[in-house]
Amino acid sequence: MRSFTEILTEATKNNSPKLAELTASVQILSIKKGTLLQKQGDINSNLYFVKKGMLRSYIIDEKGKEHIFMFAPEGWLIADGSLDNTNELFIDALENTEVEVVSQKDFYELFLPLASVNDTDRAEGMLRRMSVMQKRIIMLISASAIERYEHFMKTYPDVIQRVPQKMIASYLGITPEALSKVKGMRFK
Amino acid sequence: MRSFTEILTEATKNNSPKLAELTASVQILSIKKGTLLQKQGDINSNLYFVKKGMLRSYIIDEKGKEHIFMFAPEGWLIADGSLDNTNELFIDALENTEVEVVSQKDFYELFLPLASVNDTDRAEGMLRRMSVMQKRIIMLISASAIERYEHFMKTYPDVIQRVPQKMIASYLGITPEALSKVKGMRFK
DNA sequence: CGTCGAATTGATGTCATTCAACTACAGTGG
DNA sequence: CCACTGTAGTTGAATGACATCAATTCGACG
Repeated sequence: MRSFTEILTEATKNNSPKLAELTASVQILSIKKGTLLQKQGDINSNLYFVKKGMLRSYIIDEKGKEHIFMFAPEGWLIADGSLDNTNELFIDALENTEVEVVSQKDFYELFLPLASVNDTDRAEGMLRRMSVMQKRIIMLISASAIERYEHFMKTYPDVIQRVPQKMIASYLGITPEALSKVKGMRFK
Repeated sequence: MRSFTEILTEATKNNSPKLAELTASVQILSIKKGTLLQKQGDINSNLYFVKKGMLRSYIIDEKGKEHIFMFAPEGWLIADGSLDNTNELFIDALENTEVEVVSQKDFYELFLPLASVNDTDRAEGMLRRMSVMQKRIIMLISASAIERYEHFMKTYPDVIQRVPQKMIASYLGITPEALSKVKGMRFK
């Protein structure tokens, strides 16, 4: 996945007509661990490209419980995927994080139409996300807690090292206690 | 979502250079209920646009159990979203169905680059799919059986009428017996 | 060293699964 | 037209997986 600034660099070389607008649409932010970037119910929706650190998106249900939708370490793009323009998800920083931010609007109006963004590029990010989601859904409807955990370990060994276990549990759709227990089981 | 033939019609008006290739890449098929279109492990992956009838995609786990990944009634596009080119999913017909078929390859090489396909078009289908998947994942990690069922009823009232209840259960990630029971519960 | 959240462990409860029996009904062949 | 068969759906009893609640330990950090 290319960062927004990488795309900008290329647009500069190609002398894209909307260069000024493009450049202005990208913000670089340094975010302290714990900072909330957007909330459930917000109407402004942004795309965040993570250069360093890690973000996560999550919901909070009626009982006040957090459910993590995704982790976004370096090189990932994170955003709310809801179609109406009110956000379903909270997004916050799990570490001190550097991000490039572009609003949904600017992304679709300025970045997607760029000639220097070829069709594979355009599709690539979304396809990767869809593939990840497809696998996740399959795990959720067909696999037990321990199988989900083992699949997660294989797929995101790096993330495991960096986030507390209770967040992994939340991502897997089980309680922290349950995760602790099934992990213990494996060696009995 | 536009069908492939609608895009073709527009390409014809615009005198697209690759018109012959484009037209040749689309197959129209009539499929009898129960016919298997592609299997887990297959390397050829297609996109199916449903004009009439209904397709579904699903996996079969190690225990031989089916888990439905999605239903595709009229107007939906169905395909395997795995990134490597071996399919994760089976696709078959739940009703006698008419589809337009395009291979993944042709879709990316011929359809996506079309000038007449604007950027919104390009993104639209994928965005809608991602939104659906996001909601589905949130349901799976945060909601009980009955909540999932009620959400499904609200979201796909038409599908409920047309597919056996055990398939709804499979889509929701629960057993047919469990679904039958929670449905009964609601009126007690 | 003391504090606070993370992780573990145990006891108990709840919800969904499994397995089995039974009903309802659609499709098939006689 | 009826009997036979197979599949869907429901129901019940027993089991299993995960949740909940509470207590304790562990570890990071000021």
